Amino acid sequence: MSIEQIITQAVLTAVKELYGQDVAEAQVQLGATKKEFEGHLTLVVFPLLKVSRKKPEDTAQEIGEYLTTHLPEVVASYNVIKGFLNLVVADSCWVKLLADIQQDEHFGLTPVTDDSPLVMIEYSSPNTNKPLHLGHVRNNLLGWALAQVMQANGKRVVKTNIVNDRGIHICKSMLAWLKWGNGETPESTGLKGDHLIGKYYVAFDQHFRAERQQLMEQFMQEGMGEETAKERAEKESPLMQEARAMLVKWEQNDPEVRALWEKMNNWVYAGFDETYRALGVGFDKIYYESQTYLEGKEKVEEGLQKGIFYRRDDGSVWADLTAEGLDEKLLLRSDGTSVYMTQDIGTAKLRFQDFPIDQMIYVVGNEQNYHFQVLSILLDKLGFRWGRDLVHFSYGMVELPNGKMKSREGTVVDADDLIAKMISDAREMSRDKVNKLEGLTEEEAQEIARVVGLGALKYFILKVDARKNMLFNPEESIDFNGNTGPFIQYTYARIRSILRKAAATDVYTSLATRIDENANTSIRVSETDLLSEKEIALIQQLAAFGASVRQAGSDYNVSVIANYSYELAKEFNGFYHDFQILKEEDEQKRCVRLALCECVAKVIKEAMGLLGIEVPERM
RNA sequence: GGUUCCGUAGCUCAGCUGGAUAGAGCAACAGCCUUCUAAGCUGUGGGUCUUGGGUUCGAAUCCCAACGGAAUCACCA
Repeated sequence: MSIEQIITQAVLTAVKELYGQDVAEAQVQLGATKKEFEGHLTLVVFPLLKVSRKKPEDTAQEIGEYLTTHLPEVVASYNVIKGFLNLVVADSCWVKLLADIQQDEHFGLTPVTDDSPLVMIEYSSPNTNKPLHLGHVRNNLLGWALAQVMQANGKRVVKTNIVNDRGIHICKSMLAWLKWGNGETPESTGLKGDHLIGKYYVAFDQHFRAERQQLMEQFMQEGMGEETAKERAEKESPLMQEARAMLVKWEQNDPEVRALWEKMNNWVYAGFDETYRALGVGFDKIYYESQTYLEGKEKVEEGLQKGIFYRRDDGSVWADLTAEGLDEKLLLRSDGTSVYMTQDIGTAKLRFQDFPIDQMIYVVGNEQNYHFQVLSILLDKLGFRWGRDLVHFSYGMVELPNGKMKSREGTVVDADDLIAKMISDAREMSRDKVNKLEGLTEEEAQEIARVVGLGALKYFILKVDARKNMLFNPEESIDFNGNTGPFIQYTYARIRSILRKAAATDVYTSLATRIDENANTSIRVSETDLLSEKEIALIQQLAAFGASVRQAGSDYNVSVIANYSYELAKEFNGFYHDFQILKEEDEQKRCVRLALCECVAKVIKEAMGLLGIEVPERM
């Protein structure tokens, strides 16, 4: 039982004995004491006044009295300020808690077993017509971190990716490449495959716009209004018609089109893989839309037969969701082809065939909130048991100082460029430091720069609440000081440095082995000068890790972990500044402080790992 | 217009399952390296928590309304 649990139970019995009434456990509000007050844990007595029928101060006084007499080994003393009962917890409790944390290899984590619920997390889900940008980076980092957090909460996790590999957008790139590509390949140009394809997607767009403009002007000269002229120009543009014809050929399995499609998609995949590897993300199972969209059609037909959907005169298939307060939703076009929703239904079907999914989480931008609201209802109607409770992990957009990223206006922040810049910035940064990387090879220094640069980028993105739109200013480089990834990594590297020295000088033994009261080297847990308030605060912060992991899991909020890590590192740095560790002459204090170091390092590494951020041994 | 989300310091963000005097970082200013890594530590200034009501012993937090911003409401994905 934790210290909080022990005290909570004691408060319950105290209330019963003092006031003769039972009170719900939720009424016992016990939290960490604010820094400016004396004590470690604070009981808010206001909720208990109804039972005590006394003034807040008196109630607090009585409960405080009760706790110190009945739990002397836990509650050493207390003070009352207004309706707040501040409790001072005995040092021995803290030392034991620290020893427990040190011994627990999976501290703060819930183990995963074969019976654990299976959660499938879909994230990334790119189109294969252009390279990944900052928006995808946010998606990938959130998806990966969420998967780690779920696993830390005792869930079996399957990470999945649905690749949007078919459709008019790929045909555009293919067509442009045929027309103006001169047979270019990633090898011949030295370009990453996804960048090469992106180049032709842009080329298509440029040519198409020029063509449309020309047609539009022509139509307007013929007396057509601007809107209709634009619409007609779009429809009649030869380029667009060619692209559509190509899509039809693709659907008809035209061997030439299919071969080109496969070749170019493979270039893109090779490029994506490189970016995924650089970001440190990956998948257990990848689905391709080209393989799932037909499944969706079947499922819709099935729903049609069951009377869940209906067919209009023109042949199109719809779901009527007006009873759910939504509109009617198209599921199959009048020509029988599938739409986005159909494909997601098909993908769901295949996934459920492949895995016994208990819960499905889709990491997709908030622009698709409506889509997932509808998808949830449709999957439920179609009988997927996890449909109703599917989670749309809806995250906000990354905005630039002057608005959204637009690929047409060339304002996208390319993922590969950004990663490279972060790493080179980190390398530059360490060059400015004196003797930091003394004795390391250039490769080792570069590896540290990679870890730190990516740490800065990942933390920058993950520390903000995923739901919110976030701002990225390309003019200002991402910080390495303050509330940043490198700050936390630095704290870790510092601790590791101490622990290396401790191991070398052999002054170090684990706390738990010394807590045995009978050993003659035992820690004098009963004495009061062993721990300072700062060290106790640090132990409390460490102990809170599990709660943060659980909160992050139940709220689907990974930023909780980032904020926790920062608080812990900050707390440690204060301690590090004020206290000597290796040079502490009192052997028992030194032992406790080394245990603190070890635990903080362990928890930082674990917490950062949940975010997908590595920690360096030196920096 | 309907629906959903957001509005906290000059800037970027925490805090939101109601609790004490609303916190960090950046930027600005002033200090701290003969001492375990100064990517650190300490201090100063900076707030009508968008506004107005309501619930409550107590509201940045919950409810209602207004204002401001974003997304979405396609036979696009």
